[in-house]
Amino acid sequence: MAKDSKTQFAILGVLTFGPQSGYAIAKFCREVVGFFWSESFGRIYPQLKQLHAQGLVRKRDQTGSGRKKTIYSVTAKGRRVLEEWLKEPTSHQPARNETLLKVFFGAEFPTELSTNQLSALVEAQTEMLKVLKGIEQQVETMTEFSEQQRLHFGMTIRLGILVAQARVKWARECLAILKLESNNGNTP
Amino acid sequence: MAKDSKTQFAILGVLTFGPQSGYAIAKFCREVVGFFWSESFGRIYPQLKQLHAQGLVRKRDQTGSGRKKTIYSVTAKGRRVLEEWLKEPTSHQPARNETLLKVFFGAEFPTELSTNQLSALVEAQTEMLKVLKGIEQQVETMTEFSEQQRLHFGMTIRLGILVAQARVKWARECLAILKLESNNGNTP
DNA sequence: AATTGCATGTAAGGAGTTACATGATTAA
DNA sequence: TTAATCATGTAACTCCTTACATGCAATT
Repeated sequence: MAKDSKTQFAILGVLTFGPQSGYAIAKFCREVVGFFWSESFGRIYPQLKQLHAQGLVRKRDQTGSGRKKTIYSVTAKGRRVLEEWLKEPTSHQPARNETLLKVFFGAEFPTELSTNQLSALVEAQTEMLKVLKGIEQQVETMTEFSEQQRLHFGMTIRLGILVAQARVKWARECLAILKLESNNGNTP
Repeated sequence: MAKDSKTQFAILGVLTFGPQSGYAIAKFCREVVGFFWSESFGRIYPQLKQLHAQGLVRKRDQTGSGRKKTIYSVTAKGRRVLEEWLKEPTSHQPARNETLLKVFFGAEFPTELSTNQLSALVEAQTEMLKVLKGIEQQVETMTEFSEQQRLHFGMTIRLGILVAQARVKWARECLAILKLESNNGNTP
């Protein structure tokens, strides 16, 4: 079980930022690393159980005032396991890109189909860019994180920005090329 | 069945480039669109069966000289289904990025762990860049494809190049920042 | 009083990879 | 002759999302 899944490492990693409940781990994934990582409840809770059985996390029931919940923290063993993973080479297998597939097959159909997809991409990535730049500005003020954590968080945001910019640049280039094409080809 | 899977469209799309056997479809996926899409035998053969049952592809047994095989081609109905999909909006949900996760969690560990990951990324993406630029140069000579097909194929390669360049630029930026950090921080 | 958010889990099902199984043809 | 490639499929298994189920606490 869990031969290739990275969920265990995602959980251990989030817990190095501080003890958390399962619910808070999911929230952290969604709100902080959501633009490059996702984890669902359906994986987090069973995985926490397993991590506990392996001695990689510690459980503490919080029964005082407010809601009762189980707070997890990473053990020394858990930290070592996470560190081993951080040392491992990462496979850079390209992910499936649905837009590229559509643009590729667009060769056999009216140009409009491709330009619509490209325009939608420009719009979506421009919006994404706005969001990421907003976060980038706010990183310095996130005092819930340490200096190091802010630095590393900022770096991840930065890649998001550069890639989004590359996509926008690409889509505009393609739109320009396809516009030329249709002007030349459709009225002989 | 097949509620979210794009395999059916990938197959239909490849078949618009010409009639093919299931094996040849897999080969096409691997060799032509492999850097942004993947399909395995385990999905292609069952999906072809289903596409045939739906009347989206046509079967023709080739029993003449050479190996016997089944050649599939896309029907008019199949073309319409593919076109509908090309018109549909594409969700731009960011994929999981393992390197970013490692760099993010690297905040809690020796800087070396992050720099190793970043260096490996530079290396891998530089290599990828070399491959893609090679393909880009060859696109014009691929006479097995039409003018339009070469144009659209070239566009997909172009995004690969721009994104790989963005990643290399990013990783170098990060390496420079982390080098400064360790020079300032480790010897007070 | 009602809604939103916190909190924890399970179950079902889809998507996809990999391994297995089989065999023919072709090139080295 | 032996390895590689062509060719077709199935089975097992993992990963992951989504839906379901439940209930309390805080906010409006």
